[in-house]
Amino acid sequence: MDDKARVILDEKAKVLKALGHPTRLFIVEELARGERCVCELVKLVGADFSTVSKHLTLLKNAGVVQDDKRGQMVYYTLRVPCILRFMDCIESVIVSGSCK
Amino acid sequence: MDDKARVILDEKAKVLKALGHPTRLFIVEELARGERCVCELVKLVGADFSTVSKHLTLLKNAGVVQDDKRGQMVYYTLRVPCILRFMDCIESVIVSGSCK
DNA sequence: TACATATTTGGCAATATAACCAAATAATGA
DNA sequence: TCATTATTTGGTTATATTGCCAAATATGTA
Repeated sequence: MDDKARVILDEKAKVLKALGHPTRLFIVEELARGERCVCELVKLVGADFSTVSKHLTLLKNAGVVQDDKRGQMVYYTLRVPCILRFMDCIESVIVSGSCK
Repeated sequence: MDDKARVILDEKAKVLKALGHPTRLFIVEELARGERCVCELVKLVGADFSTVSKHLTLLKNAGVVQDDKRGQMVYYTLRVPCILRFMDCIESVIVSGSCK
């Protein structure tokens, strides 16, 4: 494997790893319904403000979400909606273990 | 969130987490080309036999691959090919940050 | 049986993650 | 300016992950 392929592999793994945590996956699925400020996500997740903020930073660094500060609030949106189409496949893994 | 939704969320995160490691992602992409025995994967990955074996066990527990022992060799196959279609999307995250 | 090969398992050390609290920063309104 | 709200950052601790080595297990062959 050459350097370039290695970098791409690492980047892809980074995205998947970012999605591979229940709280972060929950956030992504919630953002699929529209933009949310951090305070809304904190309420929904039920964890500390700092915890949610760090999860969002990680998702942002992986390229999954983007933020937009308006006033005192920071709104997050899903940057790559195609990720959601993946979820049907992932669910098929846990339900039947097979997919088309 | 109710109990059932929580379990599903955890399971989905588990699958994504399993894919979220460069070596395991490499293995998955290699298995996409056909079944491979552990020894072949060891050569390709370039890590210890035990290391590769543990990655495979983790992928199996997540439901991503399945194994088939024939003689002394254990052959692994991808259980959910739809995962591969996801990769285009993941690549679009790292390239442009957007996808259809 | 003895030996070689393929694989898994157990154990350990290094590193990475996750969650909380407290403090820092930034924007708003009195 | 001062206080309040929203968010991030730093620090700490507990837990989880990763990778290697050595040992155990299983199968095939002489």
